[in-house]
Amino acid sequence: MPELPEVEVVRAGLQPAIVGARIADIDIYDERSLRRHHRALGTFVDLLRGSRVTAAVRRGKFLWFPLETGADERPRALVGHLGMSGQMLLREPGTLDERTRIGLSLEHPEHRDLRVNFVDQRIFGSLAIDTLVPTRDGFPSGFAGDIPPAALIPSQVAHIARDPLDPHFDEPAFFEALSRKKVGIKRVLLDQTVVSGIGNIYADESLWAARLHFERQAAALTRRQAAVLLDEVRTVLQKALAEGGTSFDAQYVNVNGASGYFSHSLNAYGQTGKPCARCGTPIERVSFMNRGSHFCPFCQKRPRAARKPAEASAARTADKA
DNA sequence: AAAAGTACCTGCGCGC
DNA sequence: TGCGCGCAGGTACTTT
Repeated sequence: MPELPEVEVVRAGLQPAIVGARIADIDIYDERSLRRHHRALGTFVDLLRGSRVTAAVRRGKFLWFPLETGADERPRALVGHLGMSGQMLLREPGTLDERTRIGLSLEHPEHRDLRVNFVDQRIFGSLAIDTLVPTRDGFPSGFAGDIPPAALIPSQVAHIARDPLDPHFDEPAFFEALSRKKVGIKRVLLDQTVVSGIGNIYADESLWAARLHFERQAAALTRRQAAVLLDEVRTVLQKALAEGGTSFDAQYVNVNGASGYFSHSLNAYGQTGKPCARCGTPIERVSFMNRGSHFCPFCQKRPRAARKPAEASAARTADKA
């Protein structure tokens, strides 16, 4: 369940079950899901077994669960990323789902015991134990529900920018970054070191809403256009979150295995050939960055500056004729 | 040093 | 029916 709204649905679903719980046991079914765990600290199982979880935090598409540690220990957390196909499923103890890569057995002092199954078809996701380091800006590290988390972030997440729904999202830095980038605006929206949480679906949806072609050079946007785009990004993320995220199939589900409803609200992503909701022109799909980009060729005109040289010169010839 | 390419994986649906 | 191909919501590392 990859982008910000889907990851937040998972975080919110896990929080009541996992915060305060002790991780009594760990089952590793596929070592590849620990790719991002660095063994220098110790083994994943040794570091995690017996630990108590103190919070459920998210920044962009990364999740982490700070662990209670002794005063003489470096603070650490269980870090998770869902990749393209990861799921965190809350189950009764002893339950094993198809393609479970890692299973966690939880004991909670107030609730009943539970099982968290990390399920991942493609294994681009991962779990790891990582040390927590101070945030660069000194503010709480991400979103953790009602209570802001400590100003500590897993070292492997430290380079990820705040997401646009974060109260400490640095807008001036975002506009500054846009003004320096000579690449297409969609590349910048997908660059998690500039702004986090946006993936292919919400990039296409935000650009459709802002009427911008994905190859518009980021630096060429006016400040006004950039501000409108950021506004549309926030609107689409919030709306998707309110609808429980986007699901096309059983692959993208919340902690109980249920789907979100935002796929009914999509205007561009996956709408190839369907009429644009604004003007009726059929939505087109083209390959960009080795993935699909969906857009309305009438509302989102490709700017001249972004045309390839051969194409631009052909267009000039055509203009003269 | 920004920008582009490549690697990491499994499984589904499609056309032949 | 079987088989190869393209496609899928992401990140990080390497190369240019």
